[in-house]
Amino acid sequence: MRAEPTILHVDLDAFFAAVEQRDKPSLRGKPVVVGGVGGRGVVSTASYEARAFGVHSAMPTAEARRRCPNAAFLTGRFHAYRETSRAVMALLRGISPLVEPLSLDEAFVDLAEADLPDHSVTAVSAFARDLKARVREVTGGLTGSVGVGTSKFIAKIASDLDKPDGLVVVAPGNERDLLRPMQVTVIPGVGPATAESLRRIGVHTVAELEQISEDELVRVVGRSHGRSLYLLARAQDDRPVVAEREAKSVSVEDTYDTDHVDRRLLAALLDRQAGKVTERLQKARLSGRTVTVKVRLHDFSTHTRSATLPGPTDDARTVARVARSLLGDVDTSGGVRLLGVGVSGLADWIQDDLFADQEPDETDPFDEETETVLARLSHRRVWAPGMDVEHDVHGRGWVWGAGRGVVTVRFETADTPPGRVLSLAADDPELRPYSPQVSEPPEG
DNA sequence: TCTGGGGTCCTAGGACCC
DNA sequence: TCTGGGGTCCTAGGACCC
Repeated sequence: MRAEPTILHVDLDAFFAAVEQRDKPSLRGKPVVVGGVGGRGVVSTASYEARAFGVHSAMPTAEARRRCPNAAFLTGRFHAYRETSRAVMALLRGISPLVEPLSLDEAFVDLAEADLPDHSVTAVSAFARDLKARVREVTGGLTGSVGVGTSKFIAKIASDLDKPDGLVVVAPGNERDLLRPMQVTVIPGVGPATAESLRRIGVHTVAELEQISEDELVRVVGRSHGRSLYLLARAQDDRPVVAEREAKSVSVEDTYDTDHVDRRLLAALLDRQAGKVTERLQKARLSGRTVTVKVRLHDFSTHTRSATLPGPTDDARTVARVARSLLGDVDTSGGVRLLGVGVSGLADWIQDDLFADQEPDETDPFDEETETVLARLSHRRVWAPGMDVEHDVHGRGWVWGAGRGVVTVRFETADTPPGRVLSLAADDPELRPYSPQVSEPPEG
């Protein structure tokens, strides 16, 4: 917790719905609901006009239609949201180099790095008022709610106090008095399950939470969560604003209007998802070692199966093959409601450290004297034509590991001597046994 | 009223190594 | 021969957030 209110939180009001109302004047002043419009859709964002009818996010769209039949029901136009979000984030980064986006419509800004005369409540309030006006300008009329405080926790709570179009600066020293009468559910991280656990020990408000010892909280909600609740109840929060956070996983999932049983259909759907995931990996220049399949059955029970490859991949056929094999471990006979594919364990795709660690002082397998090395790895030499175009390797590699219908190959690369480790489907047509007569790498 | 899609973080158990 | 503790990696599930 800082001595001065230098952490600012911005939250754009009913963001998706507000963008729709901005772009379609006929929707202004009317209830708008953005979300899934299919039979199993849920509400993403409801405009304030729709909220007056009791519509809110995460509500099934069918229920929203019942409550507010006259609303406009729209599927999201994420391109427009992303573009508007970019404009806001750019504005924020002009204010301070330390901006931490939490989603398309929310961010923390570290005002300690901004150009302010001083950090008094008066100065910070004037600054925030000006910021809100600029948000309106760069978004073409959207409003945002702003909270400022001595920590992320307080700034976030503050932005929620006066929505929409709000502005609240919490003066240093007032944090605990502000929190005490509030329900514990205002604390980020306290959802339905934690709230129920706390209710069972007689805790409903932050004031009551303050009375519980750290040991007791750890016993009730677990080590990590318990400790952080103990601190947050006392408004103690030292988390810094972090500008750059690297992605840890990439995934795609779809809920179907009706449950699917046909295994060939499921396999085909999985293939398509593998294609989408790897396309996104490749665009981000990422690859990952762990493939996860997610299955939600007819009874809404959710199951995941994952497999970690010897090396990272960004290859659609490989991900598809592993995913299909993982799906085989789940009993889908009752019907599948949702299917998903994800890749995690993401790596920068040059794997020099991995190789250095696992083969400390081995003979270079590209030497003349490599027979034993290749035999120990097993295996068989391979040549993968085309890989050089795709992945910037020479196109010759050798087997590093195998399993689940996947072989992991280490390729020689032009720029980095240790080479790149890449996992490919065993039946990938690009992957052929090495034979000097027919498949010498096309080297110039 | 039957419950999205994109993520993050945590927990717990087992394998394996030192 | 018996016992062990710590660290790391992997897997499955769950809570939570927007």
